[in-house]
Amino acid sequence: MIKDKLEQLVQQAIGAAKAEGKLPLLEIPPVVLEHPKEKAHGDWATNAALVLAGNVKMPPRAVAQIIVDSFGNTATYFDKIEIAGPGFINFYLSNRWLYDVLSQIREQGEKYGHSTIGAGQKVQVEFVSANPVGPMHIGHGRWAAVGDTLANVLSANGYTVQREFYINDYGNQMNIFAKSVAVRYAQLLGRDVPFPEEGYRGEYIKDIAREIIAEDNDKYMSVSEQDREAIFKERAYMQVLDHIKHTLANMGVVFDFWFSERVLHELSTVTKTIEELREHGYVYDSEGAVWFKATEFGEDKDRVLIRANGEPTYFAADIAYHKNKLERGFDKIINIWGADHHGYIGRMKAAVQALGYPADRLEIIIGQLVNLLRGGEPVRMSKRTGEMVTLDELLEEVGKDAARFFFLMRSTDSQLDFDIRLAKEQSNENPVYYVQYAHARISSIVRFAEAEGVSLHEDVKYSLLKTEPELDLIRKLAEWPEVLERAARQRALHPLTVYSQELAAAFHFFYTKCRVVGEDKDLSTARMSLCEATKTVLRNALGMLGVTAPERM
RNA sequence: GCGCCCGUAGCUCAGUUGGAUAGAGCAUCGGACUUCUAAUCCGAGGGUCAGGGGUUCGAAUCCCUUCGGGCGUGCCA
Repeated sequence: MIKDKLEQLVQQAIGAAKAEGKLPLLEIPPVVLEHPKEKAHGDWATNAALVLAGNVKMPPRAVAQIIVDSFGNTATYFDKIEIAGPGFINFYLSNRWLYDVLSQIREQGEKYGHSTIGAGQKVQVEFVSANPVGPMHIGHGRWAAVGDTLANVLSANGYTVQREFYINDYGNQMNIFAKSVAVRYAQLLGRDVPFPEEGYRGEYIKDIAREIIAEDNDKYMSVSEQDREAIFKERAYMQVLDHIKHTLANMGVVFDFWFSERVLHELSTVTKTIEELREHGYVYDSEGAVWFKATEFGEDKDRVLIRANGEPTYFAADIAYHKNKLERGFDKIINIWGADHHGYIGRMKAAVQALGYPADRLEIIIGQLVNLLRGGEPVRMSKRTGEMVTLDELLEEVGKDAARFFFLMRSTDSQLDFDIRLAKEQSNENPVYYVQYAHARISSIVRFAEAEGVSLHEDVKYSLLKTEPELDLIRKLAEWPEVLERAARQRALHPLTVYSQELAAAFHFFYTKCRVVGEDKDLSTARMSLCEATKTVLRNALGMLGVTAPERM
């Protein structure tokens, strides 16, 4: 990457100046390179001189001059190097450097932009992890998009990634779920049974009950209520889980592993984990319950692991689950949780430490909630009445591409306004189409060019690309590896959507200024290669997001 | 009360972890198709970066504080 090379060069220049005694430094601080906001300030800039100035007690611009003088022969890389403002050093890349980017893209294809910063490291991303008691909601859609794309990004950066879904198929929620189905079943068969206060009221519960009736009629009215609920629990569970998998598949998300919470209980893993923690002195009994000493790790309260009624808490099972994950040898386990779980982070990290692992082995990404809008108006949803827009309905209405792009457009730290009307609008208001359109447009040019006999032979004369729209587009293409690597480092995905829009914009601008297929064969070929490169990178970027890159629109 | 997230253009949001004159999209207004896709492009207006203090060569960014919004603060998950 250009950036690494530049950092190295600046580092060397400072080192040389130091060796010659021009800069009285003990050590060389890390050099920071950045893209100046102003185009007039060059392709890259460093504030190294400003940082060093205080150290060596010299004016920043003088320090900058010394660094620049130590650069040696630079003509092959730069058009010029300037000192500007308070002491910035601005680098103006030579076009040759930019043309190299085009050949790299051509050589590397879909691997262009990939890095090896994660090579040799195993990472697990756990996300969605919904209760299998009903259809997924919009929030799940956000975590699905975020988790899946994060996994894409990490693997593009060399990590070995596993996607995991933790199925919360144990405990009270499941019992209520089973009871809800059983009551609906009885009601549909004409029995006058009251619906439980805390039951799930969604229409889908009735659908499940109807299906059972369609298959087995009133067969289960003859068994005890307890047995009936037990039977329905399994049946409804399987159906809902299937449904969840189906919905996720519609979003383009496929998990490597589905981990059942039940299994932890069935194999006594939960109790064993608690005993292990007890041996290490992190567990005690009080008020009839079993407690975890979260306060040992800076938490404000200790937490219950086993209730006075003998039932383990969700937290206890989650510790056992995390122990299992940690023992599977991941260098990092990443959980994606909704904002409503953020209060849970501290105790989970405490548990990780109690299990003997460093707290940062576990990383938790908190995603803020999604506000659903339609034409600017909030969509009413009520958990109590079961009235809500499901993820299925959303996907049905706006499609996978728009859904994923919208879910990924904002920082996970920010709440997301999802406007259904905007997402399905096929107009300039919709950023998804804007990016996809750039790709379709290029495809169309390529088809036309081929029909006109323009072909991409080996020796493309890149140097014919020298106008601003062309060079700006190449500069944008050159940014992709930086964007992709930073996304992995920061675990932040929205810069990818921002980038895809910027790249599309750079292309559209180029398109209106530069005729691709024309009289001059060499120029046509050179521009064609630029189009192909752009197409490749657009596809790479959209691919990370899980959005399709259409050939036609 | 305490903890986490957020507060930047009329609206929705970026802002590369402290850099140069704070940027996009939408909306508004004005322009551009006989030539490869106008789902596009160009131009214009629009700002007390919620308020106040501090740290330093330099702050939207870091610290303190006030205000406003969301979430959490269970022997729920």
